[in-house]
Parts: sequence; C-alpha cells; structure tokens
Amino acid sequence: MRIKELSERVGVSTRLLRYYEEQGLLTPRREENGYRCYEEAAVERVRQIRDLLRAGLTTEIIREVLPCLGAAACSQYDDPEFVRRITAERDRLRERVTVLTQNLNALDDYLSAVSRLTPSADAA
DNA sequence: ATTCTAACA
DNA sequence: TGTTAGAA
Repeated sequence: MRIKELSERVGVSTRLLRYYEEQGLLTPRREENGYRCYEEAAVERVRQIRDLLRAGLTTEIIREVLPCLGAAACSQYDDPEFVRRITAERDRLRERVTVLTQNLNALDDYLSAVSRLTPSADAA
C-alpha cells in the first residue's frame, strides 16, 4: 500500500510516516516512480513504534530494539554494550510504571472517597 | 490526482 | 509536526 493508505489506516500523518523512515524506523520499498510501497505488516509496525514512543523510548533506542522484539534473540544478543543499554532502558520503563501506578492508586483512592460521600456519583 | 523532497511566516 | 513550493 502507499503512504496515504497506511496513514489513514493507522491514523498517523504522512509527514510523520516519512519522518519515521528518516529515523530508520521504517524502510518501505519504492515503486518505479519513487512512491513508497509499504508491506501489510507496516500497519502493526507503526502502531508498535507509536507505543514505544509513548513509553518514552527515543527513536534511537527504538531503531535498535525494534528488529529484536519479535525474535527470541537478535544478532546483537552477544554485544555486552547493547544488552547494557537495553537493560537500562527496561529499568527506566519499570521506574515509570511505578510512578504511574502510584498516581493511579492516588486517583482511585480519591474517587473512592468521593463516591462514599456522594453515593449518587458513580465510581466505576 | 498523488507522492516526492526540501525548507520554514 | 504542520504546511507548502515546485517537480514528477
């Protein structure tokens, strides 16, 4: 599919799709006319990229780890420096999860208190 | 009508 | 990231 279709299917601007490619996150083939030609798998790939970005990972890290996520072990499993960087990234994520969970609990507690005071308000 | 690259009131 | 000019 071409860039417009992918853009509509994943809800990401064509501008961003080209930017991801510039960052080495996407590598679509080209048609004779130079138009980008994306694989069906690009749809899921873009979603994965966005999820990783939302998780706070940099495009640099994503570029390195993306090809490794699906496989049990990519060609860099024996690179100590690589494993160290990914480990650090995982630890950062774990830390963020902790903070987010604390905030979630705080809001839950507040909402529970509110519902006890005003039973009329739903506390789903 | 669409996409491409490059650049920025 | 959006938008846009100029070319294909």
